[in-house]
Amino acid sequence: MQLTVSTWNINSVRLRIDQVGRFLKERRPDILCLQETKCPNDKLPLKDLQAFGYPFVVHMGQKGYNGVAILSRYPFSETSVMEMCGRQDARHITVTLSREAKAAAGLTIHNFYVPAGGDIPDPDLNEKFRHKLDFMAEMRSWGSRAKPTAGPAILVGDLNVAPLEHDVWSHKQLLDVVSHTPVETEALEELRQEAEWIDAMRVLRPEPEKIYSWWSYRSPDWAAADKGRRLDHIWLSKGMKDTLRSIDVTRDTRGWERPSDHAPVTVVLEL
DNA sequence: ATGTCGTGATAGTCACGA
Repeated sequence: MQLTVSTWNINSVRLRIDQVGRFLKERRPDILCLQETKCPNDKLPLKDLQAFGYPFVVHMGQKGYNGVAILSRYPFSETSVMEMCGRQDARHITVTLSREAKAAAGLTIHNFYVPAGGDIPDPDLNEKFRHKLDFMAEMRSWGSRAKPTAGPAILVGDLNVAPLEHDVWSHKQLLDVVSHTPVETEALEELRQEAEWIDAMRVLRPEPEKIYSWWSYRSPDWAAADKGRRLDHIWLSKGMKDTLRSIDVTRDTRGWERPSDHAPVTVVLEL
């Protein structure tokens, strides 16, 4: 069977519920992971999401900020959340697919929203940057301790780091910009390698191809300027490498009316 | 290159986070 998994920082699921529906209709993933839902659990437009063809929905949300959700055509046997950095701030949720998912049974999907980190890339001057580094350190120790890649697993999300030189429009100009500083890119690469996660995008589309999933709202002509960053990622456990068939960024959504500043990333696996 | 968004607390704008 083929399994299609998408990840999208939606920047308010209520404001853009119609865009979620349009994307699901056009791309038809089996599973969609959302970040920045920006709503409490009881305000999630659950009926709409289910009506799009996704009866199984889990959400860890809160008022105003953050929030992660997973929509699925297949049921879950388990779901849980981690309180990263001792905070209940809705930045992680995970599911394991049940036996009804057939060849995908037992597959675990982790959905993360890593802190953006503020503007100043110095943990002594900027508490938000410190939080971001602490968060990645905790992801690394989790990878070492919990062995999340021991079985079939996918880690997706807005990791808020563009790790490689060609994950940004200008490597030199962004070396001092939060999301591409060496301390961040090294931390992300180390935590990825700690659990031997595979960066699915770069397996099929290696450097030096430029690949982005985010374009700032502040760029007036985002498409022409194309000053993007690859902040959204799909990682596979090492045992799943041979299942990888395709991966893409749905850049079109960024051109929709009142868009999210992130575009969805979608992987197709043959299980 | 300090620009553009979304939410929430408020009552027309402003703070905050991104």
